[in-house]
Amino acid sequence: MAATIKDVARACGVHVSTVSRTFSAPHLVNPATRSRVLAAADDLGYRPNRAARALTTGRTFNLGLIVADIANPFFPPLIKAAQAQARGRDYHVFVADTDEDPRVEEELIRTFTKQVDGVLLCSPRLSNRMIERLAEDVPFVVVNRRIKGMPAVLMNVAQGAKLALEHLSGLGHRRIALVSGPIGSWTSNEMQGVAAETPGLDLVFFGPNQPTEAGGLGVAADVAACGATAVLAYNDLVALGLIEGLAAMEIGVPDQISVVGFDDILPGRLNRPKLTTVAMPAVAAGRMAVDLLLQSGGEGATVTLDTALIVRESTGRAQK
Amino acid sequence: MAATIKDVARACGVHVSTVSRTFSAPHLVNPATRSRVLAAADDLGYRPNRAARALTTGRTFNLGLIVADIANPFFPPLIKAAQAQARGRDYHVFVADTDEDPRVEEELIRTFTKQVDGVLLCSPRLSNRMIERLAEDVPFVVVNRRIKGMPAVLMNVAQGAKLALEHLSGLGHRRIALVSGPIGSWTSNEMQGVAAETPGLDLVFFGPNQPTEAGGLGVAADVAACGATAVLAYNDLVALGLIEGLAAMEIGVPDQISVVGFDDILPGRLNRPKLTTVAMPAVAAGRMAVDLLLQSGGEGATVTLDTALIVRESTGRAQK
DNA sequence: AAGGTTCTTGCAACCGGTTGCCATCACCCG
DNA sequence: CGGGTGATGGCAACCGGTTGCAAGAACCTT
Repeated sequence: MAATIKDVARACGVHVSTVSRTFSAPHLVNPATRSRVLAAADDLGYRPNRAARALTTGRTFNLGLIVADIANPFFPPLIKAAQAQARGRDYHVFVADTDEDPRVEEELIRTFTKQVDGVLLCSPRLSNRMIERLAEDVPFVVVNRRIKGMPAVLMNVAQGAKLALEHLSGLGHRRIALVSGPIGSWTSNEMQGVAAETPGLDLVFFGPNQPTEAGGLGVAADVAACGATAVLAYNDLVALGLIEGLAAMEIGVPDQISVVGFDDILPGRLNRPKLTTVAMPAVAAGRMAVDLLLQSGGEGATVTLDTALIVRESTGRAQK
Repeated sequence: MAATIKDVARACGVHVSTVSRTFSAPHLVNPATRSRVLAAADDLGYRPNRAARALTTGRTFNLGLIVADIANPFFPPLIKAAQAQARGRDYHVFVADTDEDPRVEEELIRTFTKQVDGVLLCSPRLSNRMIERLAEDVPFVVVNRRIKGMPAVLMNVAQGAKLALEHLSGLGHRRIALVSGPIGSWTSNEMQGVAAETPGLDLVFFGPNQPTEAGGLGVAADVAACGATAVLAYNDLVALGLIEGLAAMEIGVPDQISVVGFDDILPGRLNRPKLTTVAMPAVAAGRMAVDLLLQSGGEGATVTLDTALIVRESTGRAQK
């Protein structure tokens, strides 16, 4: 059994409160006593039980981070940035994956309640109403979702979509397919909103889709059939799946169809053709989200980060 | 403030112990009372505080999962399998990333102690001695490492390496480069061991390397210069980086050099050329690790899972 | 030397639950 | 009608810490 505070107290003949103070308020205990306690603690391999401590102090020094799909290469940089930032503030980050299932998402949030000091909710699939309700039990920072009065880190998807559409129309594309993501995705809505407002385009919507290669593969045939010469995909994974699907039908990218993705994930950079994409500031977002959560006071501060279009090889001039 | 058990007890005029039993031993409380309690609890939005409960019961119904690098596509399938398996047993999984740093790994394990019922340690970088010491504080299952008396899930790397080497030598390759991974990696040692024991090969070792694209890119020039016609890479990420690096030097794969990876991650399947690789049973490993951890009794059971060679496009006949 | 400070440490309540033990009570049986 | 039985729920100790309060000791003042 692991040593408890009592064992240490007994071992050096002081009261448990003295041991407790040795760790959480060292200046309140006599240097001589302190070193005796430390020696005994070290000897027994004592580590304060964080769960017990949290019970009285109300602080765990843990943060929760919830993502829809840990297999999506978009998240790891964000997660790592959040972890690094948290570590600098003596916090640890626990990550959990919802498998794109809102019910799992809710359950995970409930599980995190009281075990972490706050939750980073990335690209949630829950409804705003539900998130607001859950926010009564544990502080949130939401990433990629705007909810009134709740601290959020947003990526400027609208701006990115605008850049992508301008790029495509500059290449002579008029009929453009919009391959959206899952239901409940704020990003998806933003993209569609911008596209709909851009004049001079002939848009075809496809959705909802899984935000994965499978999703892209699944719509490839429809996209090919609709006569669009360019595609704006929900994210890079979808774009890659789409390109794969088009290749299977002997449709060349970018020769016959241009494809733009979102996120700028690593596989997109390694793919042939290298993917043209809207880069999301995932690292900055992870860092910022942790800051917002910790400095808190947390009054609904909203941070919006800019995106950038990265032109590579999957887009080209429209065919006549 | 979130409602506590006392609030519920007061709200329906019973003792806290009755409320407690309503949730953790319903058959011990009168149906009429029970429904009164449930109604009050529902009304107040009461949820048992899991940290407090853990304090008395000693069980959290959480598992910790530690990986060296969450950005490595090898891990997500394992993580997801573990989560799914755990969920089926009413457990939740918290994931943490060590950034390949043994010190962070140790700290994370310490943090997990008492906050989870057990830890899945995947591809650890800590020394065996240290892992054994830490195992006194929290139950472990180790993945990809053999430690005496400790439950482990191993993937048969030796067998996979053997298959890969046979494949290469069957294609006429004799001088083969071995690009290893980081220090402290059991997998790396296994690979080298098998290679060294295989007769008739002319081996060149390169290592240690980061287990990422960057690692592969970094050794590309050395590999090209060493005169090998084939490479066995520590993992797919390294293999992909290597191919990228070779491409930059106008060295074709598989025309001039054949490359075999390990893991069978998604980007390897999308890459051109599609990667020949040794598939690791990540999903089975995740599931199995959770089973071992939970069914426990945990006496050092060791499970070894088979690997398989998947021949795709990155290997070909040796050049004369 | 009396009275006031400042340190140091023990005491005990508390955080939010769980659980063994016991008292009560209704019900059943002979 | 007395005693046995099982169901029900309160009491209080406990899990492993934290912290406000107060007592005692040491030190300082005048």
